[in-house]
Amino acid sequence: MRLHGAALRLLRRLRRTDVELGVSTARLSALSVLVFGGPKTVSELAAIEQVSQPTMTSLVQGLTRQGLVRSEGDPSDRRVRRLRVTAAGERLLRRGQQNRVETLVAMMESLGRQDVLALGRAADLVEQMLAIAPDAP
Amino acid sequence: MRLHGAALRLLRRLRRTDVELGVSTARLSALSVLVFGGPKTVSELAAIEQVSQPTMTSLVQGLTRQGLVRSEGDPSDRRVRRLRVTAAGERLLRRGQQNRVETLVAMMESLGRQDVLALGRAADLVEQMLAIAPDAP
DNA sequence: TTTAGTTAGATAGCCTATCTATGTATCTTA
DNA sequence: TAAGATACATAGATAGGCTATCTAACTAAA
Repeated sequence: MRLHGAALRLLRRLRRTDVELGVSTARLSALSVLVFGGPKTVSELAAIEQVSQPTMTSLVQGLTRQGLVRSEGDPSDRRVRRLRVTAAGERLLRRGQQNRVETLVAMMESLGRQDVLALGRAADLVEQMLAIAPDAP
Repeated sequence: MRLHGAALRLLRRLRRTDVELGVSTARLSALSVLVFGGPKTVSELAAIEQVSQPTMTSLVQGLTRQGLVRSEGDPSDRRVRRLRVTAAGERLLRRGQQNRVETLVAMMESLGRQDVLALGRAADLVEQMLAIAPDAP
């Protein structure tokens, strides 16, 4: 419950930061998957981000319009679109990270070192939880 | 960054649970503030939830349509509408909490006791951070 | 007391994120 | 080769957000 509310408010707060970059949170998150995980198909991205495929199609279209991502056909299977970050996309993500990191760091100044570590650990735990039980009750 | 992605995915996941209750995450969160904090005005709720006043007006209208909240005029200042949870609202929130707790508990079965405590602690830290620096850079 | 400013809430108009249902092209396989 | 499966796109709906702006009501100063 507290976890729920905390996540909700944290995202609302960070969204304000992302807006300044001209990229929404959801797009930024998808973009970062491409940067750190390499090229992916729409369906793969959707699975990783845990959204429906149409949702991911739309996010990717947005990123493509913004020139942050480019999609290329797969010669061996002409149904798939393989998505790759552009140079602009990588630049933006780096800036975005700085931006977000700055925001978080500013906020975290009220916390001790131990607490910051605890937050990092918590993030890992949540990811782990979701990876193991993506479709619990 | 990891914190960002983790919060995003956690919310997407929990949202699926809330849908079964017929109440969205944002409404549920506002409702819980009323249950645990007592009657509030629209503006107070907006400040607590860290959204704009029009956004909160719309959330409250939804809750009112659903019969979960009732608004009453303040005799000493006829501009304000004081919002109060109905019996149905309290019931629903109780069910909702069980629901959400069950989902989280199911997911947390993959984690150890220490880890669960760490998550609780992290939720507190995030709230604390946001309370202290609501408008950081 | 009238006028100016402030405050609470509601509306309008816009955008993004999601979903389900469905369509279309392209494999894959019996 | 015809049937089914797969990858993606499109349509249409709902919800949550925001800014700008309106009205009503309160407050204070001339």
